[in-house]
Amino acid sequence: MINREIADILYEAADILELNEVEWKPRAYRKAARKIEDLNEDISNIYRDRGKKGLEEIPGIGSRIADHIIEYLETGEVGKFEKLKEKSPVKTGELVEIRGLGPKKVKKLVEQLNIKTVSDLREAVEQHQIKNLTGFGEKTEKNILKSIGMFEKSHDRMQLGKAMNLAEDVITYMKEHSDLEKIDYAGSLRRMKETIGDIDMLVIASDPDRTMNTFVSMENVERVESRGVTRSTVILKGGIHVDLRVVPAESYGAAMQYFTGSKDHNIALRDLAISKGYKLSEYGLFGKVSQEKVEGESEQGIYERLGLQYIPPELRENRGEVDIARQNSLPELVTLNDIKGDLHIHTTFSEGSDSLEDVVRAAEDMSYEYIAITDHSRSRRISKGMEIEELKLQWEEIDRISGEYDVKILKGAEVDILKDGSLDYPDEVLGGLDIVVGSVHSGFESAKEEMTERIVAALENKYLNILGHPSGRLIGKREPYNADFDMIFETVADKEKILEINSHPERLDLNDKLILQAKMFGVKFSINTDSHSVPNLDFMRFGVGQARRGWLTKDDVVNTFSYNSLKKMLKA
DNA sequence: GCCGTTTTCGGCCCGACTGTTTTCAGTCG
Repeated sequence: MINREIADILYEAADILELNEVEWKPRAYRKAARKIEDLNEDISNIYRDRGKKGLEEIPGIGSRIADHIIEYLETGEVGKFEKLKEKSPVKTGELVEIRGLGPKKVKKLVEQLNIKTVSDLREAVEQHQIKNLTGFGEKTEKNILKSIGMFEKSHDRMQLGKAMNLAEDVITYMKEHSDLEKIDYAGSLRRMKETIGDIDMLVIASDPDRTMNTFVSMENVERVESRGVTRSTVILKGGIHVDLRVVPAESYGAAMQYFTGSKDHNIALRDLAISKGYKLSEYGLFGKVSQEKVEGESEQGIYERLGLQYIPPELRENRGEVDIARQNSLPELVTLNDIKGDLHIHTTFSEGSDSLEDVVRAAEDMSYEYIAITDHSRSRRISKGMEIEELKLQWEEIDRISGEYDVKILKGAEVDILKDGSLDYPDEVLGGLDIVVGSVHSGFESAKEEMTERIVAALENKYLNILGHPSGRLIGKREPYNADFDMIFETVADKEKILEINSHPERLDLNDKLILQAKMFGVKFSINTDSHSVPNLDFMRFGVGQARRGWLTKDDVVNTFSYNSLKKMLKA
């Protein structure tokens, strides 16, 4: 989608301007970029239908930025920004992604040590060059080294949400421009892994040659790595590899199985095939002696022939799923359809960008039975956390519109868990809420014992219902808190609290492994989006994906319950 | 560069934290 490209250009321009100590403009650009990211509609359609006026109606976009967008839509670049990039001494994008480095420090590094890339930076750190610069020191050097490690680890992979958008754009494009019988994504994307390396796609095509032409000439292709009749690889703008394979219909199931992986799962499956006198490949399941194909068209059929229950892609990590499928005892995993509501949503009352009523309307469109409005509590000034009076105004607003919609609205809040483990509103206020999500938003570097005690103390508060983003990690940016998660999960079970599975693509917290670990304690979960805008409500599917990777069933997840059962549970 | 029933000019989320300093700059959320 072109929205993504334009947002990225504005972010980049903001970074460069900030380096040059231009004031306020960077903020304006970023605000506009954020709005464009959150748009429901393709921005080129807005321009086509309503012209410059339409663009200017988007908050944060005025006459100048609208002009830049129009220039980009018409020519594919923005002259002003191109010049800016030329004049800028440094590829900022990379360096400002390093945690601990902002524009000021980057500027110093560029000017004094001629550091332009992360690998330059690594070299300088290893030679202890930077600790001597004013403003830097021993600890900064150590922290930067740690951040470089995280950057490098995550850099060649992208977040699930971004990969999914790209894959779906490719599918839409290919369906529109080529005569296809079938097209699907496979690989780690189909397994809903939290980060994705390459995107793998399979098609059945009547005219493979034409299909490949369409694929390699898509508008967002930056480079064609290889172009064949059965397989092509392109690199999209932004550096993402997409692989397309043309597969005959009679092998489609086998190919989907093979290319979905994981590698370890496939090895386990091939072993099983051999033990049953078969050979399994991406072309099908063959009799070892007869060499005859016994299955290939259907993925389901392959599992059946091997004497297995169908194993959903999210479970294919060789974590015991093959044995359990053989015993016919795989859990019936929770699905997106089971979800009856979203219990962590922000609105304009705090840092959300859509109004309470817009959110409610969207939830109604999604046929949710209920939602919880959970804006930030007062300590969180940066996110416009609500003072008690504002919270009460929100309650009035909820009461006012409740009658007008079918969806039930729970009065909630995302309440900070303060340093000492207490919650950010007094009990009498918490008592007036239908649901309380408690989250840690500060002091991420605390020692293990301190963090564990803080969270356990919060869980002992009778008004807390859900522990929000329980590990606090940000994918590729921040490690989980140092805490004793066994003890936390045990307390959650003991106090009958709920663990959140935060669906935001940069969090996915709890992750699959911690979900599995927590499930052992018999706890309940809630899959929430932590939405900051209406389009964010769609993140739900990523959270459901992680829940499935953690082997959860409908019964494990409280927001599959009916409104009445949920209410009963929250009161108890 | 954007925005306005507190403004068409003068504001723009701002407090906590860290590590550097020796009273504060830079970064984060």
